[in-house]
Amino acid sequence: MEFKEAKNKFVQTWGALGSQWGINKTMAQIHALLMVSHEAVSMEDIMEELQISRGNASMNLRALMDWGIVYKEYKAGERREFFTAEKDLDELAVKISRERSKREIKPALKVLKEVSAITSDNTAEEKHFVDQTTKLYDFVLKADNMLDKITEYKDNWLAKLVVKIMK
Amino acid sequence: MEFKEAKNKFVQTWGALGSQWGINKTMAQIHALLMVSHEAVSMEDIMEELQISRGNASMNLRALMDWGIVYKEYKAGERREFFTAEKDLDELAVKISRERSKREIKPALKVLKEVSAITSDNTAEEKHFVDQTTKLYDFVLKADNMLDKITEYKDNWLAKLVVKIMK
DNA sequence: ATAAACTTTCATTTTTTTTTGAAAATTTAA
DNA sequence: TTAAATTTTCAAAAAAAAATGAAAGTTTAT
Repeated sequence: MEFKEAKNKFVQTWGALGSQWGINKTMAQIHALLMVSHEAVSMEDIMEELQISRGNASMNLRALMDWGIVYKEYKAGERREFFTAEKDLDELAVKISRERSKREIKPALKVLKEVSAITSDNTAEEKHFVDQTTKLYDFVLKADNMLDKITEYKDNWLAKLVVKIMK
Repeated sequence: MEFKEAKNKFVQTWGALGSQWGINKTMAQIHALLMVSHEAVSMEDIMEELQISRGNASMNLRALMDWGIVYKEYKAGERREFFTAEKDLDELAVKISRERSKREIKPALKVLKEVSAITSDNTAEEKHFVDQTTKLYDFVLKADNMLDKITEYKDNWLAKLVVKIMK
């Protein structure tokens, strides 16, 4: 396999993986492209490589920057903007975890807390509901706290965690 | 908040959370519904509660069973089938991890291995590509192995892990 | 200030995903 | 068997999500 083919395969695969995890395909593809680019890439070049429109590129770059995993870069004497991806994988994982926690898990926790707090009339049905949603709340809270902890480790948390887990 | 309202809110929220993680909304809703039901539910009742068609219910129940997190149940003297969800949350997490690993992570790993194995002509560009995809392969492999380990713990892995992490 | 270079926005179109529902298949009871 | 009850399948329709592209907005150089 030659370089161009490999690069393309990587970008396509990363895009598909993104879709399966609720991230829009183009967004994941742009991210993939930037991750394997040794230098910052212009919007024009992204459009060209991925065959997408200006609007699409602009919107998804914005989203990636909102996630904190893509940065704008200015080159001296160049008017247009260039983009780079966070290339440190620990840092990338930390940022993705933090965002997903903030955007998705925390709001879900809030709802779980609310619904598990109903004053049940003690029918078997209602008791089971309260019991199950309470357990779910505790579980998700623990998982989310774990993410927070991992986030604090920051450098090389994954390797450290693996060592711990493997004993 | 009363029971019916709480139940509905939970089902809607679980559905929305599913979508954000690449799981079809109805599938997540059916799962939510079964999780908080104290006894097995018929397809008819699922259709009724979620206001969905027979085909939709049938297909998503099948998908949930393929994931191994919903079971069919037969009641004596009853012709139709009833469904229950895996209610143990550790078991649920383990099954979801295993499936996502098998369906999504393992194939992605295979591609990462392939593309990182190109014989580079040692341009800076190609060197960076090989370097980055190799790092990504190692990272994803480690993360995936961690999931495997967690899976082995099976009972109460999350609590144990939290204890470890918190030191 | 003007205008060229470039980016963002958003109504419209396109694509993708999900849902429907009716026909086919299956299962069970008589 | 036959037929009633139930489930599955899948082509077509609907809904949701993503992409386009041109106009509006910004920025920078002169």
